[in-house]
Amino acid sequence: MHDVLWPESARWERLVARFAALVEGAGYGLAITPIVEHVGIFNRGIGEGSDVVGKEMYTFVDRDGQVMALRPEGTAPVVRAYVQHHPVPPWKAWYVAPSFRHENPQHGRYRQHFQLGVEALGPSDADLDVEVIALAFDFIASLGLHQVILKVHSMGNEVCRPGYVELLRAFLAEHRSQLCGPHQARFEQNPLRVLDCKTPECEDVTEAAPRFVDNLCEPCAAHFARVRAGLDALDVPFVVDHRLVRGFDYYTRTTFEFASGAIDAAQNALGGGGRYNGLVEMLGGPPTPGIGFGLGIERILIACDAEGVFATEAPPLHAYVIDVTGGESAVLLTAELRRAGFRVDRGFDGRSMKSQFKSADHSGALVALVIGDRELAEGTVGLNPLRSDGEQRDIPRSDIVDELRALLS
RNA sequence: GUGGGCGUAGCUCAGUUGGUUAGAGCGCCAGGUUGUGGUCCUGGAGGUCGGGGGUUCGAGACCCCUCGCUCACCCCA
Repeated sequence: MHDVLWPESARWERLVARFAALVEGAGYGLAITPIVEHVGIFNRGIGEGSDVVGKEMYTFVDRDGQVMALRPEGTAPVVRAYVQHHPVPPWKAWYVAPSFRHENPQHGRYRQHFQLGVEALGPSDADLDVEVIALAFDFIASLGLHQVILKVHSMGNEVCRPGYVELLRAFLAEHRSQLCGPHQARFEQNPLRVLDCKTPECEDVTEAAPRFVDNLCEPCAAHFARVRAGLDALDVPFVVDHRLVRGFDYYTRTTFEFASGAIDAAQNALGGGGRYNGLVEMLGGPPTPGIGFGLGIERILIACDAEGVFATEAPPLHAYVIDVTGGESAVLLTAELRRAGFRVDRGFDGRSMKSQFKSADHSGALVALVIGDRELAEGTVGLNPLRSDGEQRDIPRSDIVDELRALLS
């Protein structure tokens, strides 16, 4: 858990605004779903055997005795909302929302983190996979990130996956003694997880293991081929990662992940996603294909820092009002300027001219507007350019808005 | 869930084998300049030394417990 304060928070606003503009331009609408859901929403789709469900969910019993969970990811709640409200497909939604995982924090991994994402329900068309992946890629690229690797894979469907899993299980059984310690004991429960293991022992074994892409059924193979062709056509660079096995059970066919090469840490995954053609049914809806992705805002910003792009910059104030005549004039002038659309702050507590000027300087404002006894008597305001060398000028009180507008244009 | 590291002023950190009233730099406030910031000088405010318990004549320091942060493992965003 961590706080995000000004001016870092201004960067978050820009990031989210950019994402919203991009995906809304592709037909996605904002979906706001509750932070808490019945725990079953997550158990059913993500999978009882996954780490997220097994040991990372923030669950609690509410006053009615129901087991609730703070959402650990963004897809399941949006799909639940689809099932509940049955909008007409194709239905495209995007979200920005906090997610929770009860694990020990470290750099780039938080118990509460924010995810940006989209979900598209209805079409099974591979072209939709291409659209979704390209949106995520374009967003990441628009931030200025270059050292990002897009990994794509296909995990087949209910037709071909069981056969492949058995093939892999048999292969791993033959090489059991060469696997890492933990996997020698439990590779049979979920052979796919061994592909994801980063120990040199397991990597040596899986390097020669049968590959999913060689064992896809005909429709899945055709789907994957079209996805790759589409990404090529859009100049979205990617690698096929035969070890890419994402942690949630609901994925079918296309899966993908973005990893930063600029982050020197284990937490280099910026986000990922995939197709989940069975999830809507699992949550009680009609058979409906779907695909989506989630991106971790904190991770993306860490990557931006690492690459020196998308820096924190807070929009400056236009003006800072200094009033040493009691404050009534500042109340009026500040309100008038704000109503005219300017970004304005002011000094309070009747502090000295000198100290209000210091505050004006520290506020970052472009100009100071000074009201002293003389200006008050003459009906003027002193306009002092804080960011350039010009002299302070007296402006008639009634001309201030026009003067500022001309100055800042 | 497992294993390290760290908690002293708003921030970054000193603080000797346990020994007067816990310090510095930066920041903040004020004055120098009775109407002017960004430079300079002077002064000032600000601390239950994360919390609780213990050892001791005496604890910021040593011991135990606890909370928080942090890094790594597992896994993930």
